[in-house]
Amino acid sequence: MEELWTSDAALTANEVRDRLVLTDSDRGRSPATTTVLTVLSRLERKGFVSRSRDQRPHRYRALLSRAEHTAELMHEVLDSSHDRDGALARFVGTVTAGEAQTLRRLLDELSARR
Amino acid sequence: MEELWTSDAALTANEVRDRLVLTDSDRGRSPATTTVLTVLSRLERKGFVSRSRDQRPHRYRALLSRAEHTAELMHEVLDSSHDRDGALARFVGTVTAGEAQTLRRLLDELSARR
DNA sequence: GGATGACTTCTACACCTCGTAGAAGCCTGC
DNA sequence: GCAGGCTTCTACGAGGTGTAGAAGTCATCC
Repeated sequence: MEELWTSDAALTANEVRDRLVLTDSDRGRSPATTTVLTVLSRLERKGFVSRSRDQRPHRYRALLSRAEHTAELMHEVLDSSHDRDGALARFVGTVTAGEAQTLRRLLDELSARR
Repeated sequence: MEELWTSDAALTANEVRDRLVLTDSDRGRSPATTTVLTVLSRLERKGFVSRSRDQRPHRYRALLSRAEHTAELMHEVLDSSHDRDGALARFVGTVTAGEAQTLRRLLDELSARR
């Protein structure tokens, strides 16, 4: 659904639809424009997307980048846990070596910044 | 739904129901036993729960602890990201100081173990 | 050896989200 | 003032979830 936002920013419904044609796995199919609009409206209601109503073909923009959204979701999951540290431990414990390294680097940058 | 597994392990449907009475936010209410059984069956179908059919009151046991389940979910979210490192970066960037410390410790333990 | 009661399965309903889109309404430029 | 593009309204089906009654199964006790 939100795969719409692999694209970058500020599109009209029709532009989104056109991109979907190229992206979709089953070639040749593209959803109706109204479908896209419905989805965009629902995303707006949920606060994932903003729209500028002043211009006539309304322009939609993702409020969070894909990565931010993912991070947000991870936090939500973690928050639902009641045992954050335990969950974090399990998480780190099942991370690949490469990711462990990435995490370490990120933590270093973080502490440097603070 | 799975809040059933705040409890520890290997319960019968009736035991689960009894615990729910005590845990639930709206006191006094308890679901019917059949409700619990339905939920447990569905959880079993989805592989979240195992059941021993040999004893007559079947006993149900969580396959993953709460923390493990959370970690699993976090990995799923991360896997859906297409930009794991970017998502990880955002995640770490929005973590509390305490959690950053926890993460660091966990990573140290991890590398010590490997 | 059949009745009894506990336990389980089957079936169902209501409600939600999501993907999809037709029908109808709105608005702006010609 | 209206044609055509854009948006909103409404709707349907599929799938998940919370809830539970009805019906089936099974061990046990008399």
